[in-house]
Amino acid sequence: MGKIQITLPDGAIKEMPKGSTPMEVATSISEGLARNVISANFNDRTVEVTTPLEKDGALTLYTWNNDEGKKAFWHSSSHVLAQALQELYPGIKLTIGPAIENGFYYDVDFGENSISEKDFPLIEKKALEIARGKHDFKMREVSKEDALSFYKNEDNNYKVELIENLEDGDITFCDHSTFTDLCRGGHIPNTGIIKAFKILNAAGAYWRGDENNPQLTRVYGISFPKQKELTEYLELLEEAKKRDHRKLGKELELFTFSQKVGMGLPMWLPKGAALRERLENFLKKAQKKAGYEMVVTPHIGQKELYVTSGHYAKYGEDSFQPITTPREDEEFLLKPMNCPHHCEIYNFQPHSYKDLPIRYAEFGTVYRYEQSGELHGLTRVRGFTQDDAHIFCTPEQLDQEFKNVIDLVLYVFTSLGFNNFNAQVSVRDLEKPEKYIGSPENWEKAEQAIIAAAEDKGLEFKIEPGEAAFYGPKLDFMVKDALGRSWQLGTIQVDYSLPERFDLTYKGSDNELHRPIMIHRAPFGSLERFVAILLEHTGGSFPLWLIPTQAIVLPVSEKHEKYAQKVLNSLENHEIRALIDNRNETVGKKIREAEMQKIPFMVIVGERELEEGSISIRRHGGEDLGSVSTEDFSNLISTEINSTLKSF
RNA sequence: GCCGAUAUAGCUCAGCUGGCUAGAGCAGCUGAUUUGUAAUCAGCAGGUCGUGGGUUCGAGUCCCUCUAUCGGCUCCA
Repeated sequence: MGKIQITLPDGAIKEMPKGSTPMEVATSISEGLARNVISANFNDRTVEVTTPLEKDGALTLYTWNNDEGKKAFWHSSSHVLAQALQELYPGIKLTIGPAIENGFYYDVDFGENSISEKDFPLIEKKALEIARGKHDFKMREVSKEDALSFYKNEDNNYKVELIENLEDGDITFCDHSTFTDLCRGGHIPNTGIIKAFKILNAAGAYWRGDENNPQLTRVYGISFPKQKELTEYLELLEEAKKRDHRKLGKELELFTFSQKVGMGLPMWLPKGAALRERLENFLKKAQKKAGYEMVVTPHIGQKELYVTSGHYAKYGEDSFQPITTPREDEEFLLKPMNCPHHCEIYNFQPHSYKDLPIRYAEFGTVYRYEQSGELHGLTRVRGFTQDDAHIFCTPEQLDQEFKNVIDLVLYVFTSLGFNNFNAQVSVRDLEKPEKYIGSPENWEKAEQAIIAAAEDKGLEFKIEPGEAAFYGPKLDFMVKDALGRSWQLGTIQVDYSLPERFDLTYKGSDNELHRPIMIHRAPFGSLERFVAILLEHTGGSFPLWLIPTQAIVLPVSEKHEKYAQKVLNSLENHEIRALIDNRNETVGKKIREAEMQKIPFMVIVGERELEEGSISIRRHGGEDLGSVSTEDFSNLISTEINSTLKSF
């Protein structure tokens, strides 16, 4: 029996008999580890803990506390789910069942049947029953021929399709209990580790993500090694729902929708409109320093404008349809973006290279006919305002301009406390060139320019093929909402196409005409989506500089109302956004309501304050700041604002 | 657009298997109370049960249509 050298993550080398399993390696380290190890990685390949190791290599052992361990746990759970479904609904066709960030799903063709929430408890019961059987997961190699005949025998065209795209010799099945599934591997040792099992929801999903394919039922589930962890997870979900921007937007009276006005068309209430204005002013100030100039353009444009830009050919039929006029041959479109208008502003006069870069900014409201099922609160709407700007520059200026924009976006994000964003370079899908306009050479140049600038700035980013805009690649700043869904906020895009389509030029030092490059950028992305995500991140406790009401004056009784009014005036003179609550209610109640409205400071005035000419401050959350003068309070507020809101 | 679910007062929700004038809390209004750090008390008012149709002696409840919303999928200029 030979020996093999196993290198562990800490660099330690273990000598094991050839054919030892990861589980045996774990046992040799400690029994505790052996009890907890549920998956392993050997030489960069996920292996079963029961896979014999035949050669030297690097081994990483995973437990429930690693992401990889969870992945194996949930992937294995999806096998159990599949078995439960197959036993409960004979004749269904299984397709794929991967682990996801939180849990797993299985896509199933239920044929004529469908399942709904009412069926979940039964499925859960069945799955747990299977889990308790402590069935081992066993991988085995299968020839392509056998694999195909297995699924043809089951009349499962989906698995057959999957197998047909696999190489013979690279096909494995996984068995547990009486259940067999086509599977690449990465399982926990046995089903018994799964102690808690919950079906979260069922939804339609197209086979292979293509809407021309049949629609399957995607059953989402989650599982845990302890019941307590499931309970905690469900509580976490409940907590997250409390931070839903749609709920908070209503409670804090920021925005609303109306069936009469139309779906996906938000309306900003006074408090929301004021908050929006503060966001706009904040960005305007930074943009002014960065050399932008504001422009204003109309909400509609002639159809011809969008034919030129390429929008009409690309999205005409799926958009809001043209607006007609008494003149027969006249058609206007609601603007889906601001760039065509800004291009025409650029064309207002001839430009010299000495004029560039030119930076036109506009809070431009655009309208896009999003599919009805896609609308989502303020994060996905049909009418929204982009904090848009277009930079027209020379090829030599592109790199610096792009980096300046990255700085601006990062400034916006840090000012508002978004520290955990993901940067992504969204490039074209090389297999679907028909989705994009512009020459491949220009695309290549633009993609390289973005990657180079992002690298130079030391940004950590992922490259996402297929996520580009139709006219150019983008650097996107993604932020997650309360439920962990990722949304694009800030975006920076390099565009060689529109300058050509609009025949934008500048006279170079060589006295020849040249083509400028365009950078599209929006640090917020859109005010609607930005406010939505900000709401979910802060739970409505916005930064002091942004929040609608900074302080509320609470007179203890009617006797103190006059003084309270004086205090209010004084606060307003110090430019503090304050309200007064002089209802005939107890202080306790007023405090409770101010707390629920998330007002940062409660200014309590009663007999004591009246005599001293002072005010008492309670902070949101309960902290008592004691008795101070209005001036001290005002200073406290400005100090706090200045500490979070640096200038650009 | 597709799959599944939901829709009762301004808000949050009851209303079981169809059966008298559809209930509660909060908010609102009126009155009493004059309050010291998360809900003072009492009274009043408020609903064509999302829309349109159907089944039935009888529909908030069952069936269908449409609309909107929610969770996904697809899409996302």
